[in-house]
Amino acid sequence: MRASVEGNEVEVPAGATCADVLKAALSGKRFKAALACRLGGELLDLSVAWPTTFTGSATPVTADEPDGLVILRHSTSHIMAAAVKKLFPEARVAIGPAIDSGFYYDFGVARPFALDDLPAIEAAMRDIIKADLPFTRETMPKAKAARLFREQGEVYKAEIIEGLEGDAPVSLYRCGDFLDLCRGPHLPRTGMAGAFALLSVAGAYWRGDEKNPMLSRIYGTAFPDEKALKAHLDRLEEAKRRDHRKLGKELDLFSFHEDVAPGMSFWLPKGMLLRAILEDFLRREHLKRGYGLVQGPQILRKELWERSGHYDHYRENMYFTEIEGDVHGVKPMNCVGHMLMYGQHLHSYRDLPVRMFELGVVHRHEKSGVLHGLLRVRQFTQDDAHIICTPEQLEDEIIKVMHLSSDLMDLFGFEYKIFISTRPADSMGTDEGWERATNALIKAVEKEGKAYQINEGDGAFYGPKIDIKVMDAIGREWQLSTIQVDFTLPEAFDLVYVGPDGERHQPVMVHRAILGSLERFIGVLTEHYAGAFPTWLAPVQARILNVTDAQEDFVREARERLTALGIRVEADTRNEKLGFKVREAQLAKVPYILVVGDKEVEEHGVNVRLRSGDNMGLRSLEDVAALIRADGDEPFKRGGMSYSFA
RNA sequence: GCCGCCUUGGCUCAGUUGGUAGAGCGGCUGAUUCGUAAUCAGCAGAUCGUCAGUUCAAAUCUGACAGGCGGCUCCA
Repeated sequence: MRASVEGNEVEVPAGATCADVLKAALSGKRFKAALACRLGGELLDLSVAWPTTFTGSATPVTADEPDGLVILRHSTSHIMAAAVKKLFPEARVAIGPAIDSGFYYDFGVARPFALDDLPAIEAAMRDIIKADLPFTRETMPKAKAARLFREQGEVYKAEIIEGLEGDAPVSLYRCGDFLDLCRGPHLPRTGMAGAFALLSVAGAYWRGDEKNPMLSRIYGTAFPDEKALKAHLDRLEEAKRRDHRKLGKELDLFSFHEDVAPGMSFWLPKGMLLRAILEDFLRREHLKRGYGLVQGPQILRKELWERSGHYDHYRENMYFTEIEGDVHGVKPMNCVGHMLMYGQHLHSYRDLPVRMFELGVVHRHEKSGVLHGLLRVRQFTQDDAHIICTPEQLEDEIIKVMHLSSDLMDLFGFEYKIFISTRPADSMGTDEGWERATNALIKAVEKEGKAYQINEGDGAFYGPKIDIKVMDAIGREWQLSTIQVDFTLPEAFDLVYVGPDGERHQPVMVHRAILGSLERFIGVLTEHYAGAFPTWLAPVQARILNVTDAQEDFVREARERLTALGIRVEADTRNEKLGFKVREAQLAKVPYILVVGDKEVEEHGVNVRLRSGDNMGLRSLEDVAALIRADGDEPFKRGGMSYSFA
């Protein structure tokens, strides 16, 4: 029979395997690198028979491409499971997929794995790799496979098989003594595994449901070679170095006092200054875009939360307090306040859209185990806004919000992904309302030509949403922007506008936050910049250092002068050697280090050293101020926005 | 909330098989006045997360609780 690989036609005997075909068509070296075979969109094991029905041209899959890396990691995960079964025969295997950063495998065990168990498992894995065992594929009718696993006590595998749709036989992979249910494909032999490392252990619910038993998960990673593995481990180290919790402490940005206020941040002067600059910028940007600034109260009576639906759908996450026998709820969201403010007047269609912006402080009682520095807290400030508009204006308003979001993400240099979340099980409103709202979101995103993914059932209880997620230093995704359409709350609060026909109509509401919360945003931003904030955001833009006590008076004078010129500057006149003070300023990531010795005093200037280590020589105070101001304005020129220093 | 690990001076961490605590950095004091990533010396500072228990004796062992870290579920 004839087969084609990368355009090369070859003649192979009938019944040939994919390996036979690749071997006939490729150079020896290239064939040796092949982990699997790609036919159209399908990946096949090298050991399976070449499908005679395939008419296209196949390609080999190698470890240096994404599909190959997935196979490598998936097989490494199976090798780990084989090692675990060897060392802990009573362990029950669940699932073991490849993930973005490596792989994991979940096991049902009486005693969960600890970090101390990993070296022995790694050693057993090395033995299996050294033995160069083949991964052999076999298929079996579903019922037989389920029975087989059940007899072996592998309840999780049996449950997976029994839950599979259709009657197609299932594929099993054997590696030494270890037999596992798996769709494949796998490496031909364990000897082809690359460099790997087991990294951590964790608990994980069976099938991700907290009602199910907790399994013991081992995380690991694998790469084609030691060099790539080391690069990955180095990246993890670098991520630890830029962890915002560590940098926040080192740079004196914020603190936590876990014993008295778990999940709530304290903003120190430097962090608060950075935050105030951001807040100031946000307020101006919203005013420019037609938003009104508003602010509502922190606690509101329970009746209001019952009316909004929060009492039914969000009570678990709310804080309550009783005042003179009346139960009050601390606001977990700002929307109800905004709706009351809208209802203060009877609005004409000519007034719409009404856009209300609030840096709203909200409290949500998050479970203790989920708190994480500034990225997941119980009290946070949203850059929240509600847009109340006519149904006809909805799409245009969503697009405007998306523009604001992309302008801001670009300004900070964030990569992001868009998700659209649909109706959850626990929700309010009608199917029609949900469909209309969801379609409006999809239409707006498509009109903007942005790629998106659908998150089924992940919407808020009152409406569907667009979520925008950015990556942090370790590649974790964090949700920042959210744009939510709401047809239900305007109804619950009897919001109306008078149309051109003189009749009252119900408006549509958009909830949105762009940075999400200032806490999370500053956390992500700190890691993003590794603490070296751009000049416009840096709480301290310049630090003046004297060489000896003789220049102390001039340093004071220079600091006052630069402050008057609008520069955020501080002085370090401690009796320390210059090298020591430069080092400290450098570690504090101050963008401009201004050194003053006798020469500078004489010339009435400062010697300018940049954060990069470059030296710009002696400059006048006016020049330095102009330089720093221009540097601070730079990102806005690129982003087409503007923000001038106060 | 669930699983695992952790909790020692302001910070980072040592503390061997249980015999009531150490270092570096930081702070303070003094000396030094020294041009671009760490000057030297001295001093102060911890009832070892909290509460019980075992023991002649607990930072070290046991339990409960509170926090933290890595995940899971959840989420801006």
